[in-house]
Amino acid sequence: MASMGELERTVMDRLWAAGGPVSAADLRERLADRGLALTTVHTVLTRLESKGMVLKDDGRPRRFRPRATREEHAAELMHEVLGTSGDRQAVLARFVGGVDAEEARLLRELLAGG
Amino acid sequence: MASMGELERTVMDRLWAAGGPVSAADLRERLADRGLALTTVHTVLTRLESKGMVLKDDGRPRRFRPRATREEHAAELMHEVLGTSGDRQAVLARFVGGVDAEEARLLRELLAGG
DNA sequence: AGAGGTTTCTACGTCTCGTAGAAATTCTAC
DNA sequence: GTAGAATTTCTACGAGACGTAGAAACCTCT
Repeated sequence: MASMGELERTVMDRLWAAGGPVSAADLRERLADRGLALTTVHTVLTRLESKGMVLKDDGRPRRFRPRATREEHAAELMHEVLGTSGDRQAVLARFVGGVDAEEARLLRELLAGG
Repeated sequence: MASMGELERTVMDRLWAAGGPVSAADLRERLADRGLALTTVHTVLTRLESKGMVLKDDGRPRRFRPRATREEHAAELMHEVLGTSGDRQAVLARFVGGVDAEEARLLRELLAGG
């Protein structure tokens, strides 16, 4: 289920915020507040890559980007969670019981065309 | 977000399967396949307790039970995930895009009375 | 009070993660 | 094409989580 550490999560955030492929050096600047060494950024990117969270191209310097958008990723995670519990329908029932009115309306719309 | 190790997850599974409060010794038997020491079971239960996953009563011997049902827990997790991503509506859209026809029908029903 | 079960305390090995130096590799500017 | 700069990979270490459990303290029942 590919969990992430705190820095890893931050890096994903910045990658998502970047809106396009970025080099390690580039990303390092987007994390300037943390004053990290470039190799640290590299290590984290490499780990995220082996977790399947980021992809890197083969240009030089390499450019990294998230495998999925932030929203895709969240939705995938939600499906994973849904899958871990035997009774999917019961989980769905609880889940929709917890969405607010606005979101319920949105969901109805999204489900209408089927 | 209270992540769990592999044994911790297994223990939660057995607690959920138990359908009621169980003592550590009792639980140990439900995990007989792993041949764990009683203290090990205790340690895990204590850790799960501090993560807020299980509750223990004050009888003697103590009886442990999950704080939430498996389904409640999964639904809560889904809400947490939903919350981690700025654009909740976008996540919901992706999410419902991934449910199968049967589940979509169920969701429509669940949302109908609103 | 003693025996036996229960609960807490302490600990250790392994793994992940934050962090980064050292080494190897690849450019770039002469 | 070679030296210096930038990039990438390799290696490592400390902290914390987790699996695991012995030792010690604590109840409880006879």
